[in-house]
Amino acid sequence: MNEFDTNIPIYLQIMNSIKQHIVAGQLKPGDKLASVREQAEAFSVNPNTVQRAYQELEREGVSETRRGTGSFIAEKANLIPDLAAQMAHEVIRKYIEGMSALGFTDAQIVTEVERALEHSRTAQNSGGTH
Amino acid sequence: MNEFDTNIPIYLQIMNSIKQHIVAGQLKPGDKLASVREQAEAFSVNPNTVQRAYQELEREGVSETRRGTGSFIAEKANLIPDLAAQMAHEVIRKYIEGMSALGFTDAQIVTEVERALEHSRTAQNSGGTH
Amino acid sequence: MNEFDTNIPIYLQIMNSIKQHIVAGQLKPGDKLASVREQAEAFSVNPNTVQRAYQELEREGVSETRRGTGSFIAEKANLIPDLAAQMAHEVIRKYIEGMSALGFTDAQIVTEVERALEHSRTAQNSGGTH
Amino acid sequence: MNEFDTNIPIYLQIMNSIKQHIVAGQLKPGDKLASVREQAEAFSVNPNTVQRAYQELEREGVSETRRGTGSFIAEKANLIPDLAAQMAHEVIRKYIEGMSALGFTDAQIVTEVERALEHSRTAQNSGGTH
DNA sequence: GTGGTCTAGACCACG
DNA sequence: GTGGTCTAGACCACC
Repeated sequence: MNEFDTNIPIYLQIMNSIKQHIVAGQLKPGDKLASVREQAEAFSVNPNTVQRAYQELEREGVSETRRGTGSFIAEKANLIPDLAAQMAHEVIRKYIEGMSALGFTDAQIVTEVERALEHSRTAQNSGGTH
Repeated sequence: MNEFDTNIPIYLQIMNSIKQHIVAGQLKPGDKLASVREQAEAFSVNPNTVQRAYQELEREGVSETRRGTGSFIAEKANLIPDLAAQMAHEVIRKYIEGMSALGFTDAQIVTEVERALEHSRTAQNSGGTH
Repeated sequence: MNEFDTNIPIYLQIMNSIKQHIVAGQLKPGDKLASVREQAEAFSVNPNTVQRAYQELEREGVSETRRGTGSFIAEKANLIPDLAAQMAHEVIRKYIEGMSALGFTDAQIVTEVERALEHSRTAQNSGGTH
Repeated sequence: MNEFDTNIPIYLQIMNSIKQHIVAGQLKPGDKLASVREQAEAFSVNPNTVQRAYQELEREGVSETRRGTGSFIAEKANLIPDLAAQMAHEVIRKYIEGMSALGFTDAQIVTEVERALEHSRTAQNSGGTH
């Protein structure tokens, strides 16, 4: 739950996590974000780090902050489809790039992901969430 | 060609690039790596950074440094399949994780990569690698 | 009408606004200040903030609070000329300081304000106060 | 030299100070800014505070930061006239607004600044910088 | 040495 | 309680 990729600024990972929640529909326009302190506790991270993340999100227009009240997902709902497309595109791009660099063919790039999904599905069925 | 992701240590990106070349068969056991200076020039990066990358690769047993002659891909050829599997696994894992977090279903995770590949293929046909 | 400069305590801006009204003669000794709630509503601000402003004004001897009846401009009329001089002096000082730091000469500091006044006058004639 | 206006974030005052230096021609495109640590020392302020200021300046396109090298005034010289106009306009606006609110007429707004300049000039002649 | 990130902990303005 | 700023001091990547 709380393992951050070393080598990547934590505040960026927090931003990303929140964006994912928005895209996945778990956070909707107008929703209140966890308070800086709560979020910091949840992530076992210093409040300043969360603050930085919220600050940047606001600058990107993803959230809005109201003094003494908290941070909220921006009401501009139309921003969300863009966000989704943009983030998905990035994830896919990195995947294809990574696999190509390793010498995989286009066909393999597809079959490998299928295989991996198959694996994890069977693994789940036989028990381990882990 | 020389755009490094800020927010991720450059030396790690260099290491990764070299590993990819090995896995893809563009660098074979015994092959000489570019000299620190050449590599630095090629990447428009400070020599110290390349130095660091080579150092870490050596520590991982991927390369060997021979005083006065340069760095070479380790002769332990059997290490390569492992490396390939390991890197591919990592790339795939990140992809699935990323897409799942964005709310994509398993089926979509496959079809989206197919679509993206289709796109880039048609783009290439009508345009250029570049 | 209700745009407060973030980065500057709102209660200070409220205090200043009231002082300006006094100096400009729109509020006279003995006049009743708007109730905390009214003022808060007018400024779209939390009552606590207005409360704080009134508190500080009282501490400065500008207003007096009579339990159950409200806040009133202090009767010490002689305080007003001082207040006026002091506030004007501050405003002028900041202006000269600001322009000097930007490299304007003394002559320009005068002519620029003249030009700006000229502009806003013509704008008003052709348009509206608003 | 080092008196910051309480009630205004220090990092904003630092940003402003640098912008003023640019506008006044004391800092030119390509010039290196003092290092974070030097600047912090000079202002008797924590390095993080200076860092924040530089960060924001970069975001505004005023400066550019090169890893491990320092921060530099952006090369886009054409940005400077805009900056100058914008900052001057702001200073003038505040002055006129402030004086108007105090009940001064347009004529007085001009004459008062003239009087103040006259004062400081004679003060200088007779000795006290102070 | 230079910037970038993070922590720990403090104080303030605001609701 | 909530966000915003600041300090002190640490570690890291990079030049």
